[in-house]
Amino acid sequence: MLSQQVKVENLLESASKKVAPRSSDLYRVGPQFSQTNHHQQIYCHSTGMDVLPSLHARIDRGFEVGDEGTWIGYKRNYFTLVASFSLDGFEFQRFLQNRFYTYEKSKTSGEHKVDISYFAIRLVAKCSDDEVNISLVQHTPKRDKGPQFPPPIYPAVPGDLPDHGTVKVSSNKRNTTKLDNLNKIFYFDRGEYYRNTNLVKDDSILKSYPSDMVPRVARFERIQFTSSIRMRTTSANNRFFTLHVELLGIVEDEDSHIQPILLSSIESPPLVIRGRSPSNYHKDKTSGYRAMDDISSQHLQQMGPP
DNA sequence: TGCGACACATATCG
DNA sequence: ACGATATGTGTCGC
Repeated sequence: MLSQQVKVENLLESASKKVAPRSSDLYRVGPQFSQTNHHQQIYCHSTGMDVLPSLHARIDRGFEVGDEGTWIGYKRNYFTLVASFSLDGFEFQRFLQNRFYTYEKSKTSGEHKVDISYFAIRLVAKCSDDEVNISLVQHTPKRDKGPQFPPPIYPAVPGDLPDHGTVKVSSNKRNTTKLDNLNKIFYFDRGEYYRNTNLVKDDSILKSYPSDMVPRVARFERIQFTSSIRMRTTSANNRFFTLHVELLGIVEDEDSHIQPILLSSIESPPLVIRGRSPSNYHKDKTSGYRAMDDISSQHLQQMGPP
């Protein structure tokens, strides 16, 4: 209708203007991640068969595609990423009834068999030149008024990635009814599971997870590259960064210290991070970096019935 | 030149 | 409907 038409036109106009800080338009699907790379094999405890994991991740905020198909983020702005994993042939119930092990590279001799206490998902960034790790930081909703953390490592059970719209509506919710519903999507409640199944003795991997609310999906929100990253090698040459999502097996070493083992990973294509230089702002970004049909479909979805 | 701190503005949440 | 909140970005000053 008319109001729709007006909104679409406003959006098109805004493509070359400042972006409002709470605009839901800031939620955009980012670049696709690679296929899963495998670093250490996983074995099923009961059968001894090896198990193939798959990682899934999506960027939901903070990156836009530039003129040459390069993906661009802003150093000063947040990005959001969700990640989950699955084990090939292990639907959820079967996963819950098993334990898994892998092999740890020992300092002295060869490899050592180790039990996986639980799986976990980690987000790391690298500079694509060298393989040097670049630190990421996470803010609370209070931003400057609150503390900064490294992004958490999420203990996780297998799960499906929620779609983009779900991640978008999940942001900044405090309403308990809404939170309860979102928690059902993002977490598995071990306590509830034990109550419902009347389980007394549990020899599965589930028992060794560190808490009752176990993420099905690792949700990284309010993430930024550390303020000290250098984004250019020379004044003309951008550096590229990549985001990596890692599946970890958390094991206990000889001294029963907890230790992560990298099992598999996926990575983003090269990303350009624009810094604070004024040349990166006020720019006329009209060269079609927003697809027209994308805009209209998003708004039809968002506005709903009269 | 780039960074920490603070400021302003504005859509969303409850 | 309206106050509080979250967050892109403008700016000052080192």
